[in-house]
Amino acid sequence: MSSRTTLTQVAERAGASLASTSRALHGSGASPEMVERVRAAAAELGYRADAIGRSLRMGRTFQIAFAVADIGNPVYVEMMRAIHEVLDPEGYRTLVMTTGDSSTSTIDLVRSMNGGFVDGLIVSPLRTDDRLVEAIREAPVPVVVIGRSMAEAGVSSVSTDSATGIGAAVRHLHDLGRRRIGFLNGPLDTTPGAVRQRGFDAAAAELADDLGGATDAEVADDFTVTAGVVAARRLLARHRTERLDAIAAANDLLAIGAIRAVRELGLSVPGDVAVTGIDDTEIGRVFQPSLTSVSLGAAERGRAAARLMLEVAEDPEHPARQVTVGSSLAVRESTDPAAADPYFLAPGEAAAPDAPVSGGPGPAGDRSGPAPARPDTPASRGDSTGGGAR
Amino acid sequence: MSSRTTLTQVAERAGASLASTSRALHGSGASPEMVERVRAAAAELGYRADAIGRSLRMGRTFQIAFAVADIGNPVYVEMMRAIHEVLDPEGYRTLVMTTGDSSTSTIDLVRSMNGGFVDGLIVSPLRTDDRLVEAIREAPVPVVVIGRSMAEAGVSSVSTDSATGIGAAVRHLHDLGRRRIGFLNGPLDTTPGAVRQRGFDAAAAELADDLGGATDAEVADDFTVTAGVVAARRLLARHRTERLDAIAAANDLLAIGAIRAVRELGLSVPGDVAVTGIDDTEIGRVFQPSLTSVSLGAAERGRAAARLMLEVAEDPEHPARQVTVGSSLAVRESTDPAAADPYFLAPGEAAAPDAPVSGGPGPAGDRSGPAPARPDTPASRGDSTGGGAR
DNA sequence: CGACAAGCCGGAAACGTTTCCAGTGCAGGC
DNA sequence: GCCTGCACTGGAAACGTTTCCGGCTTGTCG
Repeated sequence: MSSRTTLTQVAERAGASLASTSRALHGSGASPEMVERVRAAAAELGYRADAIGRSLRMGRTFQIAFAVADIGNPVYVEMMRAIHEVLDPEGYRTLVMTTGDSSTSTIDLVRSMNGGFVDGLIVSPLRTDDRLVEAIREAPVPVVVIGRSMAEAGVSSVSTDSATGIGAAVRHLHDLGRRRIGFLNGPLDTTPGAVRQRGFDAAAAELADDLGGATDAEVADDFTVTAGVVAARRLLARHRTERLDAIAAANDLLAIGAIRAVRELGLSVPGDVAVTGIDDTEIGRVFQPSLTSVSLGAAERGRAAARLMLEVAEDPEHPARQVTVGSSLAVRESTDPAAADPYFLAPGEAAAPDAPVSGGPGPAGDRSGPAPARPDTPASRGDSTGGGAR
Repeated sequence: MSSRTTLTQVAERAGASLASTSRALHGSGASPEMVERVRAAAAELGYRADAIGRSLRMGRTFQIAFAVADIGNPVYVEMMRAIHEVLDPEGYRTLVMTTGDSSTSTIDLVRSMNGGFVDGLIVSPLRTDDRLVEAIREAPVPVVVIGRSMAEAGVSSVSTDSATGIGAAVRHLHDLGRRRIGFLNGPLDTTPGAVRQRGFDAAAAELADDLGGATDAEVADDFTVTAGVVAARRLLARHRTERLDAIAAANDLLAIGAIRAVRELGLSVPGDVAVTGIDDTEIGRVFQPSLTSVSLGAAERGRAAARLMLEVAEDPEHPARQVTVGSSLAVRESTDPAAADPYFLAPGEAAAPDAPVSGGPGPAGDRSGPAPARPDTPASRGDSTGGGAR
């Protein structure tokens, strides 16, 4: 709790000027001898540069904000981790902010950026309108948008082709012989909701001959499990006579809701009704039945966004870029009961795919052998074309 | 992207001095007329005070760090949300930091606090040793510890009685007639691991007559699902002749791993083996079977920690306090197949217990009725029995 | 009518850092 | 021997804000 040591004190102790001391510690152009002297003094006093003073002078805070509607969704947690992993080694701290799910509250957040406490903003807006685009365009700090191309606004962005992604899910269901496919979507006025609806419609049209128009969509109030249960009940109730044999959900959380609703009717997944999700989240992998899901590369999107951010944060003149991350389908038990679950393959070999944290101590010695076929994160490496199915 | 407007510019525009301008905007002692004039100028220029300049002058950053071993665990996400909800209205931003799971990396993090970019630190260390306690004690900013009383170090802390908590789980299993109860713990050198082991041992001793010593414990490498599966396999394998009829896990994630391992053997949950978890996380509530779990009041702990932090952040002289949050058992399907799941009660009445984010728009009108027995956060109220931990 | 207080304002200092600029000392080249 | 250039150093300014302090005006009370 003792008050912090300042550079001036180090300078005094080292018998050097403030300027030289600063140079010796962080800059260049100091004699080796001076560096040595100052280092010693600094160590002795336990000096650590004050982030605020430095920020004021340099005009940079080394903080990046990541703003998201609801951190409760595991997909955002995964993004956050990935962002942190890229930013941290570069000396940036990551701030998590909550936008709320309306467009106006997101606008407020973007505007608050001119508080200047942050060098950049990575935002994944749920709902986007012109006013938000405008606010982003004239934000006083660089912005990177996840989820929707911002080319026209001259802002860097990372997007996925979730429309095609859901197409893969529908084709997969079709390949399995399912013909009465329902779509469980989130609110249509959200960016993902709208895009995924288009994707489903396109896929349904493409397969219209086989499906005979037997497709139906239902919209949940929210991209959450509870909203999913409620909406899935409605969806299923509409097809009581000729039962649906598959539900494609716009989200892993909705998918889990759907599974629950299916089971309430005494039906089985995937026996009676096959279910697919989107996002390939941890919760879906762990659920029983494990969830067949379209990976939109959450971690990869996070990493890409963080890298784009570094580009513009380090060099304001750097032109905006648009990055697209591929999608891929991970087939699991919720559509194919026989799908081997890479998560829990061989007894004793369950190295967590996402290597939670630093290795650390603890009895991990038994992993020393030639770890066989570590279950790679489904869509992690060279599969961004989303082949995979079947 | 235009460069930001400064207070000096506002002052010029308003034809007032820098001092008066500052007072008019944020301080007191300015004439109403002056306030009006300055306000107008500020609005005209879209002025917003620079956080850095202010921080430097005031010696406060209005940022609080929340540090945690692994943000992948949903219980930490819940805490984070709760902390944010308390801090945000008070004008503080929340930074999420990752400690890694070793004690030394946590020490590094605590030491980094004298970078001065933050007014306080809320930390939930996984492993704690004397050096960490020492580092926390002499941190240059106030620290609040979640998970372990820090009374002796003169540091505020929030803890739960997880030892009793697990006792409740064991007694619950016993009440259900289960007699061969296994304990699936996380690493014993972690704080929760050690405490929960003691709790289980005590409960087992208490019921020893009935259980006839038929208790066994197994330790997972980690508090994760995958580690849980592996360890649960070992645990179950040890009791092949006389099968376990219940597993109490130290964690919801471990419990889910246990369920998976049980089912691998062709056994059912809870029919053959009942399973309980700890933390009462969203993932456990949503899982099928939904997970009977001991709530340690994650949200409440987060809120309490945030409030303690506000106390000391606003007044450095404020004495350290210890708060204890109660625990409670939520019985669900993983022990009692008939347990009504409040999460998905009546069709159309699925109000999520934790009201994810701001109400926002959307058709939520059907929630207007006398919301039926909203599953209140188990141990939310009478908690601040903050008298020192014995 | 004078003295005093209260209310308000502006100048200036301060927070801790980096960096520009001028100055010093020294070596080397002519 | 003198000048040029290099390597390094220290003084001072600057980043944007809040706040202390002294001074001015105005109002009130004696």
